[in-house]
Amino acid sequence: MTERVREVTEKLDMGRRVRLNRDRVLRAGVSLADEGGIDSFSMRRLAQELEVVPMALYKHVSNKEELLDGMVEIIIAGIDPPEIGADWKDAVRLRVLSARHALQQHPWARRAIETRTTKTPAVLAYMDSFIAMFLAGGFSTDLTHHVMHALGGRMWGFTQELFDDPAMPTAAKQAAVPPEAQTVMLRRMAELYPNIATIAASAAHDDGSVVGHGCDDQFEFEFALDLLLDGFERLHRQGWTSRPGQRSNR
Amino acid sequence: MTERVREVTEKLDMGRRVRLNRDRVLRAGVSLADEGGIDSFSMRRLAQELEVVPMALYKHVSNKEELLDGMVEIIIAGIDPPEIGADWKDAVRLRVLSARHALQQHPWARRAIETRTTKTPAVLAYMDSFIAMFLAGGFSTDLTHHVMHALGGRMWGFTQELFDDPAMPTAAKQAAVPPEAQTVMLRRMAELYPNIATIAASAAHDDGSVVGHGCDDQFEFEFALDLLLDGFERLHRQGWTSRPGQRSNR
DNA sequence: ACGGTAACGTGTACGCTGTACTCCCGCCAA
DNA sequence: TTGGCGGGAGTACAGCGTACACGTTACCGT
Repeated sequence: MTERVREVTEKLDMGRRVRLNRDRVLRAGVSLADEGGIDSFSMRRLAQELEVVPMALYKHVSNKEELLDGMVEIIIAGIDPPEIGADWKDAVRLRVLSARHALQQHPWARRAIETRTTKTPAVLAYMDSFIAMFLAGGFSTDLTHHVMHALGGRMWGFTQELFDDPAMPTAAKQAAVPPEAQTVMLRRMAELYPNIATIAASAAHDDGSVVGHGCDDQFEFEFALDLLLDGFERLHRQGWTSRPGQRSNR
Repeated sequence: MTERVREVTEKLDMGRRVRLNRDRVLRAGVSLADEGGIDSFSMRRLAQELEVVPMALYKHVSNKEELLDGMVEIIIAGIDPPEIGADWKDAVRLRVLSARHALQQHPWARRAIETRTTKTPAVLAYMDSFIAMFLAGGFSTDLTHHVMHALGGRMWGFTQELFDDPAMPTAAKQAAVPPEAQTVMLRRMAELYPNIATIAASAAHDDGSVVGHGCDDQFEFEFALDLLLDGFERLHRQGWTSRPGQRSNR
């Protein structure tokens, strides 16, 4: 009897149940991660939050990895667009700080981004507009390339080996994809992210290979390191101090 | 019957079985992570590798977290000590590159270090000797402090919010630990890692609090960011290029 | 208004994870 | 020889991600 009543109630509930959709799933994911941290974030918990059975999520998201991708995309989409008309330095500075701010609202996002390997559209768009700021500032593609590496994680508030292969699939993946589909992909990438394409092309030209085969990590690392060390030296020589007086770097 | 035979064989095996110990567990952990990556690294797999039942590991390691701590310690211990008598810049440079090299041998170590929160002795020792290089180079404690933050992850090959609280437990932890034990801890820390203590003391003095209550993350972040941006600007102005010609930063 | 159909949600199950608890074997000191 | 005890074995549990098969719902063209 009680059984019966419950059954009927459920049916009614089902009638007025709000449909699930990708967006709802993603947003619920973000807020669940916000309050519980990334460690206790599980498909099952998220399902519970949405008052739905775990497997229902899989109709809107192909797996947990892809769910996290989507959640990260939401965060990145929340980063302010570049200031227009500003000096490159100010523009970059503001943008980085905006990114930092956005990520600080979602403590889990840092680790999530770090562990993510796939470059989602939002990430690519972000990088693309970032590159645009340097190019607009008159930077050569060459310098822009290395500068992007050096900035690396500062873009997000931390470092990672950013875009090892900005556009190109790995050799393994290449084997699995028909070549004409590949060139189509490349063309679309070039349309969507023209600046990334520019940099990639320039880098590829540099080392003589046709397809950018990744960057010289060691070089990029030392480039950034030396930049910092030189900066340290300069500050040291001029007796820099953090106390109220004038900050000489800026 | 077959049962019997197996049982006897097992007994014999047990007789000549090499005893487990913390070191063997840790080293086996490192090599298992080396070959299989960190994702497929599990207590059960490690136990299997050591031909031992999973729970046996827990006699030598209190949990997986602590096991990873130990594994990281091994890697860090493998970083070359600072060059003695060298210019600070060369010394730092070499050390950083040595760290990078050490971590590249163990691809899993990066993420492992990033996710680790506890500062183990090896980490503290590493940081301490790092600070020593700057101080020996004549850097003020103030500058050294900020420079360490700026170097941040480059020390390992990536960034993280390094030593938010270099020595001090958080307020929550403080509550759980008797005060006299705390001061003892502090004294031991000061003995073992004198340079860290110096920096911590200086930073604490700076903002007027008695116990260093963490650093101004925002300031540190902008400090490093501006250092990079200034560097970019300089390179840009002098028409830097990565091609064969002279590298002007170095 | 109705019936077909595709999208959506459910139930069940599997193999994996980390680890708590209990027990007992085999080694070492006395 | 014996007694103790420490380190490994066995069993168990809750939680994880997700494959697969099965109902149910919502919508659309007639």
